[in-house]
Amino acid sequence: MAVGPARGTRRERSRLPAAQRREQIIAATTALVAERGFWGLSMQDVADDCGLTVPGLLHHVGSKDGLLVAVLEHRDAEDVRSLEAALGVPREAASLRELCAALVRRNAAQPEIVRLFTVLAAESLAPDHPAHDYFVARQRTVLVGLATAAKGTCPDPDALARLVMATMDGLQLVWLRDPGTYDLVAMWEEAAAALFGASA
Amino acid sequence: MAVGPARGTRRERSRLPAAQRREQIIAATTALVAERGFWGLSMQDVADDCGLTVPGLLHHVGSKDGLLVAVLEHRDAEDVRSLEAALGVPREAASLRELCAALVRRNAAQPEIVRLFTVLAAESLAPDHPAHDYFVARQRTVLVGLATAAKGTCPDPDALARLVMATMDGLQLVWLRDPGTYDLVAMWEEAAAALFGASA
DNA sequence: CTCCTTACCTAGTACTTAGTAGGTAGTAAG
DNA sequence: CTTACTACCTACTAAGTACTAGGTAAGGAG
Repeated sequence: MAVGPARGTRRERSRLPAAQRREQIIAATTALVAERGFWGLSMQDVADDCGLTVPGLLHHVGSKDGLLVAVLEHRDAEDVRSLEAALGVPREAASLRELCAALVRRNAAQPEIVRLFTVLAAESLAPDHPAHDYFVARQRTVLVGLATAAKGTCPDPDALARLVMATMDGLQLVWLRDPGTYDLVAMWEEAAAALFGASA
Repeated sequence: MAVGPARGTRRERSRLPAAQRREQIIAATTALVAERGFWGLSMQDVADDCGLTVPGLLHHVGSKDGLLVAVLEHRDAEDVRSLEAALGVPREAASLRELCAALVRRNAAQPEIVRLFTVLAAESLAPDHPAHDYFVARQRTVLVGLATAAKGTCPDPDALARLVMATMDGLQLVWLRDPGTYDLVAMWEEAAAALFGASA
């Protein structure tokens, strides 16, 4: 889990270029937030995992909130990039069913990231959570995106979008709670059959 | 939000019988955990909301973990009681569809409790979370209960149970994120139509 | 009224938290 | 080699963390 040496181990600390250090910080933070949530996250733990001191860490991210922002921005950029690559077409051109299948496949391959979002999404329901606005906005844009993809293929695209989103998030919870037992992709296929009709 | 006077306000503190104080503590904790999660919960905040000092609070619950246990046990007892009352029959006798409808109606009426479970369910994905085992066990028993109710009415009761659970949890997230915009009961009815077939 | 249980307090421990001020040393450009 | 930059440090503050030891006083039982 640790990305660098622990605080105790007195290994000479390496000096990294800012971009590279930032990447390392984001990786460590992602893991820790997935484990503890943002309220349970400590700068000290992140710093330890990176082989830094806390002020050294603050030099890069400014504050604890800045740390969270960095992680979320990074994930967003990454997501758009990788999703378009997986689909092979700009995501507006894909059907809802293809879009979902691609999303689920990607998520199934990176449980840690999914957990980060699951934990943070729940925690940020509180209006004063630093990621609250981010997740409200995210939900809206995702729903719009899904509804757009559904348009024409069903009577009520908005309702279907909500259902699809809810089902995906819910299945991820079931899956993460008992990762050995369940298969996310298989569960989604069952769900898709119910949501989109049994037709291929 | 505060159930009692704040720490600053020097009002004479009332002495309550243990059972009553416990109830108050559980109510305050429920609200705070829903807001901050367990990692973000502080004994001081709970104590303040109850008009107690921290050691006064610890006298009743023993430790921070004890506090969480008290809340979860209380909720479980309450849930079973109220669900059987709402159904009018022991819950083994109800159909899956009725069971779900009753659950959703109840949840729609107490968003704060739903948020408590949503936040805690996500946070407790981490294996060392004090409520981890509780939520793993809970998921299993709920899935078994749902599958039992589904038995005979569909080809794969286990799969349907997972889908139903995922959809309910997911819809609650959508709902809680934007409570003014969405109607949980209406969304569930759309979902039920897709999951159980359009038949009444 | 007295005794005794118990709800709750004060005081203090040992530790962690985010964040600041100001300095040092590695590195790259000129 | 020198200058400028910057990644990162030590040392510190002020506050919050869960929790303990031991005492006080309220309320009911006798």
